[in-house]
Amino acid sequence: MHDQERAVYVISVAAELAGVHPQTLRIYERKGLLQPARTGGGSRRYSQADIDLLCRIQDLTTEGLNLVGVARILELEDELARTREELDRLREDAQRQIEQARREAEEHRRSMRRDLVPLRQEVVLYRDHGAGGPLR
Amino acid sequence: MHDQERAVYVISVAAELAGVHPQTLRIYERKGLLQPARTGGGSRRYSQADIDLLCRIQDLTTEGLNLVGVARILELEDELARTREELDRLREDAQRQIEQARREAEEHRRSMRRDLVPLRQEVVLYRDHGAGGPLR
DNA sequence: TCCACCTTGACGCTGCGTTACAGTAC
DNA sequence: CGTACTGTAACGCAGCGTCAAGGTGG
Repeated sequence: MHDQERAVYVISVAAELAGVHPQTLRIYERKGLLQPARTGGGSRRYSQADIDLLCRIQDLTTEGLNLVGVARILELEDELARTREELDRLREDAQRQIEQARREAEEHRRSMRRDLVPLRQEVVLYRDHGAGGPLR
Repeated sequence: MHDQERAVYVISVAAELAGVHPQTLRIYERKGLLQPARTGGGSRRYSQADIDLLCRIQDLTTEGLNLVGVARILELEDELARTREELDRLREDAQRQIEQARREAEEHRRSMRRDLVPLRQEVVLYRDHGAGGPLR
């Protein structure tokens, strides 16, 4: 909700920035491809995000896509991006958790070595050296 | 490569099964939407998978999509499906690995308890001849 | 030989971008 | 009062489905 989202461009400027006819922008809006902000008087105001979306739509229509197809593509690409994002996040998470588990196991092993001594060695040690024999 | 992939339908039958004009199938092929098998003489032969794809294309065009859009949608849906599949696979994998690591840690802990004895308790035990309780 | 396939081309409908026009906010 | 917005309407081009014509495989 910063510059990217500030709706500052009137339709003529937005059209110029996107390289299309102003009426085309009204068509896109009617088709539900974008929803520019409106002033109190009813004039459209386009944000930079709207401009970016317009350029994306232009790319797709230039490739020969229908407006219906453009809408579907945009939806699908969003979903794919979200899925990829989750995939990456899960990859990180899994890696982190696995390493965490290994660290814990290693830590546990170390603490065992520090605090514990094998039972049979202990018995032999005391039997051979008698009282107060230092260990290791 | 079984019944689903056996190319058995000639174009008229395939068109009838998909509910479209035979010429429409030729257009779809020219657009690269499907590649039916060919006989030695050059006749098209459609498999059941081709028929299913044709029905899918019909659904999309009925919704108002362009043929270019249909092609893109099919690609994207494939990619999305593969990504979802990998996501699920990774989810399982991660869960399995985490549980494996935990099991190993638990197993290691158990083996420690079985083979080792705490050092301080051992010393006290010998000094006091086991009369006194264990110190803390 | 006949029928169904093949290809190419034409016609009609529709979607979309552009243009034009009347009305209104600034 | 003029400029730029708002809407609706019409025109033109292109995509796509259908049909027709001529040629070829089974």
